Amino acid sequence: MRMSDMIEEFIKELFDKTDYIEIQRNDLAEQFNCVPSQINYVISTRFKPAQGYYVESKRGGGGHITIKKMNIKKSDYIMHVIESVDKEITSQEVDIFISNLLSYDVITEEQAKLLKVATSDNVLIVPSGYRDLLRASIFKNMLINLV
Amino acid sequence: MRMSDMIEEFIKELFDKTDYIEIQRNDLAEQFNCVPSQINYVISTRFKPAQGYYVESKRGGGGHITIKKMNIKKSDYIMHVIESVDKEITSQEVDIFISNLLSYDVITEEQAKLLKVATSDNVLIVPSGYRDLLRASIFKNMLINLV
DNA sequence: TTATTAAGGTCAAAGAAAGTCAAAGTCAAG
DNA sequence: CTTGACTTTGACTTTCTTTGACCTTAATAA
Repeated sequence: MRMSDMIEEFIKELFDKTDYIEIQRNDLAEQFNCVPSQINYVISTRFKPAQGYYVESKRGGGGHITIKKMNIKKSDYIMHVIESVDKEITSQEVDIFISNLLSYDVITEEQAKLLKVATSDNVLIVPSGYRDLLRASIFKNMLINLV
Repeated sequence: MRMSDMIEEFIKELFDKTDYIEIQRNDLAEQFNCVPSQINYVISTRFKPAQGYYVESKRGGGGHITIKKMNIKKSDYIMHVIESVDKEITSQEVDIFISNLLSYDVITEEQAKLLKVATSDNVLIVPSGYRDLLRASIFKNMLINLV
């Protein structure tokens, strides 16, 4: 399993009881035996504001990173996702949206599967120039149907 | 015996206990002493949706390929539909399939909606030459996931 | 107040997979 | 012996992750 995935998992577990956590970058990096900037990588790819997390940090002595998980109503959340999807979207970004929608219980496992399949690279057999555009179209339109 | 056949056999053996396997392209290639792209060849010729497999992958460090085997017993009807869909399919044809699937209670209303949206002309914004090909790909792959 | 130390941030390069595509090879059917 | 379908190969591309050097900000000790 990737280091990034383990760190992501670890952080998600911190959200078990609360929706507000505080971490120390260097400590966490040491704990996982990686460079501190790896933590930034994980946060920026897995805890993006657009995916329902709000991140703040403070430097200097006693500095820290706080991540807040936002709780929104399902339909709001879906609309929010639809709005934050640009004209184009990559497969990875869709995956992140889908796993967030799932973890907020906004969609079911099965719906997630359908969304994923219909937007996966292997399925979208068009010249790569069109793919992300197409994916955005399919993704948003399917989501609208779930509101 | 052909290399491709051996690799195919090997992969099929991995499905012995589970219906979900994960492989590393480079490792497998090394194991069989072939170029990595040979693995892609085997997968794309022997583990197609029409054969009841769903394939996903991730690149980059720790990347991998996962192949899911569909439980065919569960719904021969869906497989039948998948098999009868050609390389290309029009929107009207999809609609007919969907309403048949619905009337036989093979899929739910909601699944029908998602299928319909993901395969509709308005959503598939690609040059019309690709559209029916693409639609067939999306339709079949989504169906595989409902088996 | 200033210097020092203790955080966290940024960005680009290197690394690690997987994907693509087309050329070359094989082999059976006609 | 030619043709066409299927295979094998490898050069090149794309995507994602890891790492490290250098930068900025805040608290605190002098």
